[in-house]
Amino acid sequence: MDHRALAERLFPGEYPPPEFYEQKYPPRDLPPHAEVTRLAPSPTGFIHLGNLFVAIANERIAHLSGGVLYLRIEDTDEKRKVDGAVEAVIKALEYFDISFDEGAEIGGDETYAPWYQRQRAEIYRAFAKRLVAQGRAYPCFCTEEELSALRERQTANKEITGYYGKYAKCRDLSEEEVYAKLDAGLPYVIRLRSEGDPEKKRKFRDAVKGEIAVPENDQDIVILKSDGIPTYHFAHAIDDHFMRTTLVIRGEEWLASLPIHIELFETLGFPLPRYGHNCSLMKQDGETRRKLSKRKDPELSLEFYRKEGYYPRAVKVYMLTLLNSDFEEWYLKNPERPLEEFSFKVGKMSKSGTLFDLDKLNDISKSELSKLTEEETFAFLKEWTEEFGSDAQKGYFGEEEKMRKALALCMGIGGKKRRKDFVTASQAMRFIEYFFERPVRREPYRATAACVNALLTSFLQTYDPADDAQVWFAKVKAVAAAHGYAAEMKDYKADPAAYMGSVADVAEMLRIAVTGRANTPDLWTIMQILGEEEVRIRIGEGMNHE
RNA sequence: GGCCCCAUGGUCAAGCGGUUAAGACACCACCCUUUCACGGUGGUAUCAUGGGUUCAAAUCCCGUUGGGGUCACCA
Repeated sequence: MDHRALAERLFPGEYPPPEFYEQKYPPRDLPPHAEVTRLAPSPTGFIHLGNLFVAIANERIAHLSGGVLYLRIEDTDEKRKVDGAVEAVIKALEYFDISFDEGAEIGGDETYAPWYQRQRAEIYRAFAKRLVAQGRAYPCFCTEEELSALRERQTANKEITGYYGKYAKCRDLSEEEVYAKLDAGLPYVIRLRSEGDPEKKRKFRDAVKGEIAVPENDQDIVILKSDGIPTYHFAHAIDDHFMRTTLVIRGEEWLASLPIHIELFETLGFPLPRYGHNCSLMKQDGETRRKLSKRKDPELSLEFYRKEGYYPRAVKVYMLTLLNSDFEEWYLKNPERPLEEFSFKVGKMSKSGTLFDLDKLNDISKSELSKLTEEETFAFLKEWTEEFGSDAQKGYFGEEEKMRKALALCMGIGGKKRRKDFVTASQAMRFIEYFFERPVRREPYRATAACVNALLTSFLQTYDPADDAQVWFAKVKAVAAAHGYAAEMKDYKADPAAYMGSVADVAEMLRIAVTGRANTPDLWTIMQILGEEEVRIRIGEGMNHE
């Protein structure tokens, strides 16, 4: 077989030699230990937590080392392309404060452009041609039907599936056969002629897993599809080489294709980048755990966190605690320091699959929210409401003065102690509802209607909005005492049987009457914010509840 | 099923041959308190298993078991 002639037939015309590309995409001029990392999503428009997880690691590694993080779009699969997906990815990551130094739709140093794989077709073809000329790649005319029949046969025989060794029919086609099929205009793909032996294992140093055993590849994988577009594997080798990636941090699910990548880099004559395979995010599903799934788990979608109104930093902090085991301790000690100051280390990344724990995220979210200033809180909630809130909620911001007072109270802003009731913006907005709307439904009173009415009536008789908090509470105690409730908790605890209940129960009734809820922040302040008229109306409504 | 990866409480985990086996989340109890939240104090709970190596093993080695990933003209 004349490989050169075949290459010429398959890829007619002049293609630049490898040296051309080596010069066109020269090694990057960066400090000695700077890492070049990347994110290489396919433009499906769906960006998920796993992407963010890996993105944060890549971003930290690049920027902490004085290197570069770039965005490359793996748009080699036409079927998966969605309009606006790239912008969506950039926007979603921006929300979590991940910024790229260069890449698709971002620009930056144009030396390594373009960042869309479809625009790099010439490079892939140049190297595919070269591989064919070297006899390291060949055209394969097998149809999808033949391939799936082969797979079925292999499965039935309990053999390893795939296109390899004796099953690689087209690898040994005679020159006549090849040209006959070509002349007949049959569609074909270009496959790698693998020289590996999976019985041979080699030791490989993974940046996160440590030393691992990798078998050699023996699959004659497709490198160019029948439409002339490269497969992921081929594009990966060429792009990461010429974009001068130094460290590929990617999900663990890629570990299985590492043998292919190793063979590809080697036959192309490229040095291998370093790899770090990051554990996947798992979810408990009944008895077992599994990878978070797009279909079953809404919390996989980044959009979920925006819709719920998680404070972005909280998600990032949580990801960081999962990513680097010593982050949490550092953060506890340095709650005010910028996250960028934490010295993120690839070696500290976890080897085992991590169960995604919403409880933990929620806890972090509460405390992140509690660190915001009044302005930040207000701005965050307003922004969230404008995008995701109900019309009623949008209206709350029309009464800005009240809104600020309500927030100050409910979140403890300005007080000595911040409250940590809220996980998300949506929760916070729902909670402050009673400042703006009268309760339609009330939590049940824990007393008879007659009792409640009598107590509320007494309260109304003594209620004076001019009272300060102490006087106000003294009056509540007096009302309590007048109806057989203990005015002092100590008295009540000493002898519960002697009373109808305690002042706490009376306060609860008032609280339910005014807000509809049994649990709220300081009631006196709420009444001050609502104003006398509103308080009287609500208590009135609260009385005739049965 | 073949191959690869992984294995410390319910969860995330520290640990790197000698520790009373950290810490955080969750949970429970108590304290603070007019409710809730916050905060404080205390508590329950972990080295999957069997063999080695060693004076000494959560830590090193092998097997077993369990879990996960992957086996496309998808990435």
